[in-house]
Amino acid sequence: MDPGEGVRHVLSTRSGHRHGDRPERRAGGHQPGERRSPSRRVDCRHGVRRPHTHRVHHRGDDPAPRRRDPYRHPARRRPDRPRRPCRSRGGTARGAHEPGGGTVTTRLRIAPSPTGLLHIGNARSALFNWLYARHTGGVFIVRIDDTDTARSRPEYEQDALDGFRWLGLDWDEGVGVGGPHGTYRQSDRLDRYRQVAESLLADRKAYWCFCTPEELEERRNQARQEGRPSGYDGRCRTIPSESAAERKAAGEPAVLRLAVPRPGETTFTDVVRGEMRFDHANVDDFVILRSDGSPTYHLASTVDDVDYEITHVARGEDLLSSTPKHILITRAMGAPVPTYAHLPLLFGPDGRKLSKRHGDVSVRAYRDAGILPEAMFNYLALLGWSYGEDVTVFTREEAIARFDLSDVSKNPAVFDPAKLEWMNGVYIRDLSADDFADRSVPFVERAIGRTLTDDEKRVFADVAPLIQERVKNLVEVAPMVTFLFTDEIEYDEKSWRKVLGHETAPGVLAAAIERLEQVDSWDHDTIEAALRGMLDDLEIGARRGLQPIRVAVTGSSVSPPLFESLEALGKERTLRRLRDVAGRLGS
RNA sequence: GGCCCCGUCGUCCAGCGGCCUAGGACGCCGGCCUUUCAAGCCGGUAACGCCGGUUCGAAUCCGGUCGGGGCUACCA
Repeated sequence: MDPGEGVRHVLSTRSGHRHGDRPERRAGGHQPGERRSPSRRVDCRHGVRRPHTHRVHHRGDDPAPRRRDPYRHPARRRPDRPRRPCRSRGGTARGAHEPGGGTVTTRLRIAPSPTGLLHIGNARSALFNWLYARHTGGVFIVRIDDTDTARSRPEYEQDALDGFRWLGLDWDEGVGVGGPHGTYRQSDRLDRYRQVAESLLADRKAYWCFCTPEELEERRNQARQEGRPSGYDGRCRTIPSESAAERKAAGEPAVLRLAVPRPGETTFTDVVRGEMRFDHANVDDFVILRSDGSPTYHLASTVDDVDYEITHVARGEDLLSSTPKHILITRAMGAPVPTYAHLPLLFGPDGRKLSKRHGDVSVRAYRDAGILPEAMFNYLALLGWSYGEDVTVFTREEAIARFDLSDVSKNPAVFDPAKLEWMNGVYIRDLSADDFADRSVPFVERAIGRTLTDDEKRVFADVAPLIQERVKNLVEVAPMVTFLFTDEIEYDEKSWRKVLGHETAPGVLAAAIERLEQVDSWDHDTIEAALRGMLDDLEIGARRGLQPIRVAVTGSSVSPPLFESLEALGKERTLRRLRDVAGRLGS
């Protein structure tokens, strides 16, 4: 049973809650009828800020001076644009329009590699791409980067798609939904990559390399020792193409490498990092086709970006130093270079790139742990971006309205599960009682190992509001209500010892049984009145007088409020448990 | 080793030369409330890495330094 499946349908039902700014809460909290616009609670002065100076694009000596400016995408050139009443900031990242007035649709993509469960870092990248696409009214595409045939698995592809859907990131083109570019799966496009590679070879922009791995490693070590760049040294570049072709035809193993122009450099403007400049002395002639004829990531990914007319590439900063390679391929194909935005990496608590060794780093794990998709969405949006001063909790729509790639932070962000949990609690408490109950049932059923009967579901729905304000995630629900759905109570050893072990416990239990037997109308008010009367008679405090009942009935000193719990349990079962425990204490 | 990126509370963000005795959120600590646990409310803790420079004035600009991270594969 997969609890995650049970909660998915509610994704689209949440249209607008709002909270997070305390003044409003104090002033009366939510006002359901009123849809507050983000601009009303966030200061508008940001809108008049000048653009970052480092965003200014000045054309360096790009290695392709003949063409006037064929590589920059029109979508990013807009120097000024109609101002919205309130925008977060200036910046050049947005731009669904070109100066002439024509409209260029932004096209962004996420390209998960199905070699493992969807990683939180990838989910965050997907989220940012999605936000920007939605903000600009553009197109969001999901493609599958499965050129690593050895590690790619269909179930991981499914997991990624499930994860995106769960987060509410819908896509307009791509795997599952189709579009004008085939299957959007790289393993289906091998011919296309080979074709590009061949034309690169024909244009002398790529060449065969016959160096063996051993030779490469030796020379790499050598270069490293001498303090030179350790990339490929270009040895095979001088092999005459005819003889290279002959050797290749004769069956000699070879990889195809891109002939990086030398000397030269590649410059580009990164939306989050500003002006970037890479001397080709540090960009080696990298492999684009493996010896088995398959494309490398650099080739396949870039060809896809070109073919799918991607206008903005927002991805992790770990790809920043590969960007010149991608630009080089793009230019070699004669295509316009997209706008790049390199997002800060997500770190684990140890300050290193978030990875499996940090524990749960898959979206799936958090989903199974009872994290709400809207909470994950909100939390992820905060990693490297902020809605605005003093606002932490916001809706999807509010995020879309405000998001801009140029506002993304440059600093790596530590993923903090504690804050996610807090935020999840906020969203849980904001759910309607029914919604909360519906989403929780699968988790309860998973915990007790069976489905709930309709009667039990009704009982659960009655107590659910009491649980709702006490949990930070949905897996915490089950332990608080299992006492309702089983008569084989497992008593918490510590609770038993501390509470029932106290000398006053037997007397309290006996008195409680006596009182409760008299209760005809089994509702929490009447129960409370009866037990309060008992407290008075015994001249005992609530702590000493009520806790024994709680432990006896629920098995733990931690439970939902007592009187409501007894009501939900029913008179018979309550008394049975009290008598049972009283008997055990007596013997 | 080489190249590149980054440096504000423990953590995530705000800050765009004077509004900063640096703001918010999580966490943590204390208090209130209270039938347990939560929630809620109130209060507190805690940061501009360092050194120079520019400037009347720098967290904000520049340089250096130190520190952290990424890349450096026929992985993506």
